[in-house]
Amino acid sequence: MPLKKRQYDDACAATHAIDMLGQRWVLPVMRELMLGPKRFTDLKSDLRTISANVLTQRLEMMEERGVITRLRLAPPASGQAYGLTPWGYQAAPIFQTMARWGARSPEHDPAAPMSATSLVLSLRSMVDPERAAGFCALVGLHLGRETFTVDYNSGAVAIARRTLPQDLDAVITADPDAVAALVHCAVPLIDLETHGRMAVSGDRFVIERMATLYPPCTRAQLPPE
Amino acid sequence: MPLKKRQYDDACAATHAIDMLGQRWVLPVMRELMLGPKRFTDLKSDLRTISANVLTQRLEMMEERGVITRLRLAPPASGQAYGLTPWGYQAAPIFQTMARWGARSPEHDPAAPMSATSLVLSLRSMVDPERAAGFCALVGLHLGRETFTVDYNSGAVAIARRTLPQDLDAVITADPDAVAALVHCAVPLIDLETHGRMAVSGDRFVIERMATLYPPCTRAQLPPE
DNA sequence: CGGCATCCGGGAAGATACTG
DNA sequence: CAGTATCTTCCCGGATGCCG
Repeated sequence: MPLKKRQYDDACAATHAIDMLGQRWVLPVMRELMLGPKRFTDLKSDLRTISANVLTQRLEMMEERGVITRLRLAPPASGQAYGLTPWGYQAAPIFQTMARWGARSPEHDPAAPMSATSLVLSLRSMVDPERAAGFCALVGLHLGRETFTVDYNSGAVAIARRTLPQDLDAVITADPDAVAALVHCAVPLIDLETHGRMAVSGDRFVIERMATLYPPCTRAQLPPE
Repeated sequence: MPLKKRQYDDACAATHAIDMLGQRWVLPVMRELMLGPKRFTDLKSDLRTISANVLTQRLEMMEERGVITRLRLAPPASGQAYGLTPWGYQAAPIFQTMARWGARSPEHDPAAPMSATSLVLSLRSMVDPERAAGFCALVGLHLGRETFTVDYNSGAVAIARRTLPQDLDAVITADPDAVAALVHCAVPLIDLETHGRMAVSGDRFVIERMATLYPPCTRAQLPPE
């Protein structure tokens, strides 16, 4: 009957946003779509531990709410895909502020596994503009089945999921975890290479420099017991 | 026993943040503490529909995670209170970006009831810096049992929960909903006064000007069916 | 008053299997 | 590939009662 939805439903816009984003799997789905539309199966495999029924239900609800929209894929690809609406894309600053806050959590583990998309997004959201002020380079990333570009331009960072162009300064081939180890956990590039976790082509110094643009983890201190 | 916690537990800092903030009532509790510590009973009455056992459990968990801390109240007030930790206060930009995004939701209703704290926070997070560029004024708010100050200074907005000082330019006495109607829903001041929903003292023009600093609601369009 | 412990009902999330 | 259907488990919220 009343169909209680367990939402706050008050006029506070922030709690309303959490009504939209706080339900299980909504935020990870939006994250995976931040760099462009994906198909059901790709979403399911990128999220790894979501079950098909929950994904189905969540996509329906997010479409109702206007966060995502169903797209017909242009031939040659068949079938359909899901993409963010303009309003959905406008949630990007939320990811930025949440990532910067969440990285300071005492319980956050930057060495846990992560998806390709979340790694690439972190390259934009976690950069220290001061350290990147004088750095300009176009870097390619080869992460599993997908490729991305990261364009550093005097403090600004532009990211994209696309086929790699010709004019790259350097290319990294690795798992997302290895790139995270390089930039977020200060693991030396040479160590990753000797363990076979990463391969670099092009200007090697660009990658060394890129690894210095991200602040080391400074977790908030828990008060003594 | 595995004790599954229904968290994402991945390295993506944004999803880790939602692990911390997305659980029911966590965000509203943080919101209510953003302008200073409160006691259990005040929290419970400000949140209105939370039950005591859930509030107890949530406060425990938030303390474990380092978001809030238990405080002994200085005499003459007796007992204890709960306040945000430094890391907890650092979540303020999350509220800002979520509020600006949530206000554009097709389902957001700015006329719903809201707490005094969330109204005052919205005066900071929703201001349009361009419109407020040339505006400097110190406004007092009398909302129920609490008083606040709002300090407009050339686009910046500083808010505080405190006893009202002497050098105010104007004072509003009203319910939070009435102030929201004034600034967020473009209800004319005179209408609120004639209906007895608001009383203004001091420089009346300051309040009229203040009402123009906030953009009208522009909701994201839902795609046609 | 200011919490904490326990039981209960309903609903949301997870696992698995299956279908067009 | 793109979802359904079913079953189980877990979490939320309400009520009640206890304790300082």
